[in-house]
Amino acid sequence: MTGPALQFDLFRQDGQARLGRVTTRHGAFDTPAFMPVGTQGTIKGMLPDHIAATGSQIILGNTYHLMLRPGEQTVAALGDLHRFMAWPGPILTDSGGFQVFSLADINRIGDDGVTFKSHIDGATVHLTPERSMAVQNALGADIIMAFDECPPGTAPIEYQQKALERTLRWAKVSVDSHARSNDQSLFGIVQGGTSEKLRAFCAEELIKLDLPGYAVGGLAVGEGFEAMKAVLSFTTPILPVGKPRYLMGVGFPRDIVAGVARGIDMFDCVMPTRNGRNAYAFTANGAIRLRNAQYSRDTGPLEDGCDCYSCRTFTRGAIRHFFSADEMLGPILVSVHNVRFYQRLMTDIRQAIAENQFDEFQRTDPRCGLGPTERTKVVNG
RNA sequence: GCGUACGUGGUAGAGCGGCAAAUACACCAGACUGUAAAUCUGGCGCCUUCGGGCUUCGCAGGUUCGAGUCCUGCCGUGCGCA
Repeated sequence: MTGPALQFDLFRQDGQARLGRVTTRHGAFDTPAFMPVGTQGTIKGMLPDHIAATGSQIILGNTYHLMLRPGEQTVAALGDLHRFMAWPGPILTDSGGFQVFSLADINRIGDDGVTFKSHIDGATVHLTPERSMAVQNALGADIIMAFDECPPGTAPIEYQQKALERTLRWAKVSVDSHARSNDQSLFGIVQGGTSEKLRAFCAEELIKLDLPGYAVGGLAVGEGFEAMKAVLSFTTPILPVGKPRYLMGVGFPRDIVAGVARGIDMFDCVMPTRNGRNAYAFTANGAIRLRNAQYSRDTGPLEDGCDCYSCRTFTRGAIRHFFSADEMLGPILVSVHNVRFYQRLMTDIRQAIAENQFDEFQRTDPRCGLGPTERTKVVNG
């Protein structure tokens, strides 16, 4: 056990890539794992059955959003977040720390916490590590995150250092105010921008807290792909081998593969669901944008060979029509496909590691190159 | 037949004489990385070396430095009266 409520079994390693399994009070998930994001207590557009059918084993919820609405006490009164989301498997809640960064225009960051204006009703909200822990304890997710600050990748190093100092202070407060360590596992978050020195310092300080798992935060926030890989290359080797490592908020298939290659075990990203809602379908040959006129009479599935419900059932042309007509089935079907696409990628990554073929996989699988500007390859003109 | 109102870009619909012409929709394309996103951005007469150039508001004339906007006639449509 890496903690009272978490077990991490590391089965094998292929280079830096790791094959393992994390077991929580609500079940286990295989690593490397991809976790779909359900910010407001729902993975937008997907029924729990859909989510399970994609092969997802653990999902996310968000402290900031659920705290504001419906309020963590309401979720607790309805059972807990598992019951609320109708998801009996493992759940991870983010601490609200990311909102410190992404809602930066409406907040004030102090040493004890952050002051927001609620995006719902404008009320002033004070979020501190204590409050984040209280909310996450009430929600009852299996893995909870320390309250951190996630500055933009372009922030100057002086600011990165300040943010990191706050993050470390808040991590200690988080540990001290975590009231359910027997059934919820608190992960720390390594910050420090692109500075090796700051990252190493942050990681070492967090390791002293002997947490059940560690996350790398503050990546994929504008620093660039090469910088992200560099940060991972010097950060993950510092982290304890026997504990799961989580790269927060990442990312494109390309980014996930690069993370696995550098020893990351867990990923989450809104991309498959958000892009799915916006008519962007992932395929091994690149993205297809279903609103494009070229698909209006396309009789094929979203992706050839995909086993998801959408691909087994609907043509591209029909799905394009659903988007044109503003029918909800469009976003639903592409979200289902995209999450399945991500989970197939994870399954294949795990298999490659199991067979000691991860290098080969990285070199030859076209999905490993799918990043921000990938386009559909035009076949036959 | 007489009277009257009206004819604007794919559609609907603005437009005190100085506009390639509001706005919306439609259409075309793009973005999206711990979700204030089923959202947002750009394009949408033609051409362009992206500076600009050219042609437009039913048709034909006219007034004016200048007309989608004013005048005359014609064509078409709605309404009223016969």
